[in-house]
Amino acid sequence: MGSTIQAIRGTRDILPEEVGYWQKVEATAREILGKAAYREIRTPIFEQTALFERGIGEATDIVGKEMYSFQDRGDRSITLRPEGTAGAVRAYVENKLHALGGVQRLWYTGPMFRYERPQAGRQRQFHQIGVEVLGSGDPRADVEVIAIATDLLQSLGLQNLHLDINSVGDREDKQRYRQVLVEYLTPYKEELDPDSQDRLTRNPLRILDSKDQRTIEIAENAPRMWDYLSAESGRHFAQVQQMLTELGISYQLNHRLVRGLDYYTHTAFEIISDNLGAQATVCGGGRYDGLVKELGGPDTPAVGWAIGLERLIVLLQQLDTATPESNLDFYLVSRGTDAEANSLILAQKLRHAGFSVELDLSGSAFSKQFKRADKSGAIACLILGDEEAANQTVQLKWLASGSQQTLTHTELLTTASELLQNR
RNA sequence: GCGAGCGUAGCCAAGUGGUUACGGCAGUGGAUUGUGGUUCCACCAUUCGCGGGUUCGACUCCCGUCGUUCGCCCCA
Repeated sequence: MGSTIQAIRGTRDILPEEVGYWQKVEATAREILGKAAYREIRTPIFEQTALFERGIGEATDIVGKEMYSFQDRGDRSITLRPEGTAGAVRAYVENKLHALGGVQRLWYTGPMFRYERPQAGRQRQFHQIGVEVLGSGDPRADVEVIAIATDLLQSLGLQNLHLDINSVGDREDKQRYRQVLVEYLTPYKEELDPDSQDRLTRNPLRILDSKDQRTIEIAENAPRMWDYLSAESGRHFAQVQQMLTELGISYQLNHRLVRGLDYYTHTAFEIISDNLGAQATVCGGGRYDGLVKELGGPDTPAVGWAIGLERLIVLLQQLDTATPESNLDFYLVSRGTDAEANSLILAQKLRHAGFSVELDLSGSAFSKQFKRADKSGAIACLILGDEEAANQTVQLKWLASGSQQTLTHTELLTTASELLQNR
């Protein structure tokens, strides 16, 4: 219909049928993160545009062409957050969480917004769960966050995932390597794909993860980033690898892994699924030692990741793990003025006593109400009619066997849990 | 932002220029006015995403538009 209002392009409804998957992911994440002493933080969904420009980097595509920005009524430039790290770090600085001393372990979940063409595994409003460890430069922090991510994905039963890691070193290493790379690539300039030719001056590191076949061949033989790390950066990277191995977390080195956000330093990693389409990165993250200072806080090392929930849900649905079935105890059918009035009271009493009860509101023939009782998945059906209303009883019918018994309301309330157990 | 495919009911779908749009699932009502899961019957698109054009005639052909899917860019 042309006149009905539809959801905005790139947004979608998560209907009750699907929401069980989301709850499962959130519950699993809460448990795993809680055990590792991460604390939840909730930050606003929109921020000053300047936060993202400064935090993510003006040259990145996210800031350049993907932000949902607008002027508010006070003529301030506002942006719907395209990712979670900038807001979390802003909150860390603004609320002086660094003053608490030690390491702050934070996690968040919620919607993010990027103005992109929707496709498989990519929406304009999408959801992430993310973690940030602020205040530790120890390679153990890098490995801890990676281990938590793999734990989470594993607990959800996901398979065919692989972990790629790389190190982009510190700021100086990055600069040095950038020069080496440009020197290597310049002779091949004409053979690179048009996008990469463009990036040669703007953002040469990104050429490494081009999808163009010829560019890939050229990039494959490029000097390796990790051969140009300082002694200290190299040691950090080696320690990360060693600890991953000690933890039994398998990974592959990928010198072409370059993440799109400017703030990454040292470790960069992605967890990629073989069971998704072109947008196959389920989890991406790394170290960002310069960001807290960049956003006005003390010089604070940090590392984190974000998991894309839509992609995760697609994978969970592929596993065909049936969504949790109805856990309804009673389906209450009623017919007749007194009985219908009683039905509401009885339903309420049962719920207060801890049972789940669905009340049939249709007032239609008993046979129709029974059909719905059957479909509801309830364990038993409770029947209130004129007869029951007259003598304050209720019929209890077991839907699986069809057997039926008469009870007073009080009897039902006092023996229901026993009955349900012994059915 | 670029390229390609698709749009017939809540879902799956046949029809591919000739007049009242095949069918299935789901749903609703009834057979059965107090008893479900089976069965049977009936109902369920004045209309084929929307707008315009071609034609005596358009769901069917053309253009536009919106949505959607897949890919690119980029990323979770």
